[in-house]
Amino acid sequence: MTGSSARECSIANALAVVGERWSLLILREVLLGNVRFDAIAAATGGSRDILAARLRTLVAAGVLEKRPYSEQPRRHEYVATESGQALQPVLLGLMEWGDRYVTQGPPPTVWEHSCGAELHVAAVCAACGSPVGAGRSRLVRLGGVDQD
Amino acid sequence: MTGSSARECSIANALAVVGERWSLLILREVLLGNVRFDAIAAATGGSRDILAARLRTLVAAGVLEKRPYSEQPRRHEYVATESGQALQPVLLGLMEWGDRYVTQGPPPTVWEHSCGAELHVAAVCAACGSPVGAGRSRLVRLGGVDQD
DNA sequence: CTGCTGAGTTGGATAATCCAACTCAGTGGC
DNA sequence: GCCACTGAGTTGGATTATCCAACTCAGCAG
Repeated sequence: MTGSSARECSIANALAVVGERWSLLILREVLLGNVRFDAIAAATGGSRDILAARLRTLVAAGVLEKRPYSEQPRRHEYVATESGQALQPVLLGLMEWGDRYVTQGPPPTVWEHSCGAELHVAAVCAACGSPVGAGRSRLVRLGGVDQD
Repeated sequence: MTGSSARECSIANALAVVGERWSLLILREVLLGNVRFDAIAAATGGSRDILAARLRTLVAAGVLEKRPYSEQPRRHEYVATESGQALQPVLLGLMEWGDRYVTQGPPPTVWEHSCGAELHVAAVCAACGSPVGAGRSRLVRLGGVDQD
């Protein structure tokens, strides 16, 4: 948060919540159903101290919820709130991009959509349903920092 | 890259390239047309040394391209490659999520789609065009780390 | 000769991350 | 009762990364 004169922007705001290292990988695991601390630690490869810190901030930000699944012994699991579930398209978009431009070889993870096809996400305009992409949109209002 | 037993995954691979602080904000500015170093520094609010480092890694990763726009004096600009442009849906997804769950008040940045409507992105299945979301997809193959 | 712009570097302080080992509470085995 | 084990973290110390202001260097502009 260097924050004095930077552009006011929901991308930056979003990244302030989920943009730190491990946050999105934690969310990936939670959405995959890996909801216990040790499972998250094993699957992400992150060290336990920062994972604990991230889980705290994600819970505080309302992205995850910490739910006890047993008293005596006290045990909890982390589940995605509505806000956390709403990040699934972002994760799938990153996966799609990673599959295409980063990962060597075939995609390590493959999903099937309810329609039966192998899942690949596309970003479309919510109003008309046609693709969103370079040259298909125009800036109406831009937050902070005057621009050309 | 703690990397020994973590899940093999294109989300993690993608984040290894664009998941560090400032990377996606740099890309935001470049896609907005803010392609000069000083402009990026001003609009993101990041310090010049890490921005220089990030620009180097983004160029090395093929997300941005460093192009001279003048010799004598030597000046360059950064432009998004195809790979960089392919990240636009991810940025718009983050913006959408930030607008809804993080930013207080009205969205600071507003786009208009070529169809005339205010732009809101939706993630859909590329094959059938219907929404992607909770419960609408099934795991076919999962990289690394055995799971329930 | 001095100052300005663009595109970064450099140095030093501060903060975040990594890693292994440790804690603590409750169970299960013997 | 004693030992080991599981789940969910903490703690300490070393290593990196980030922040910030100030500096460089080249080519003009006055």
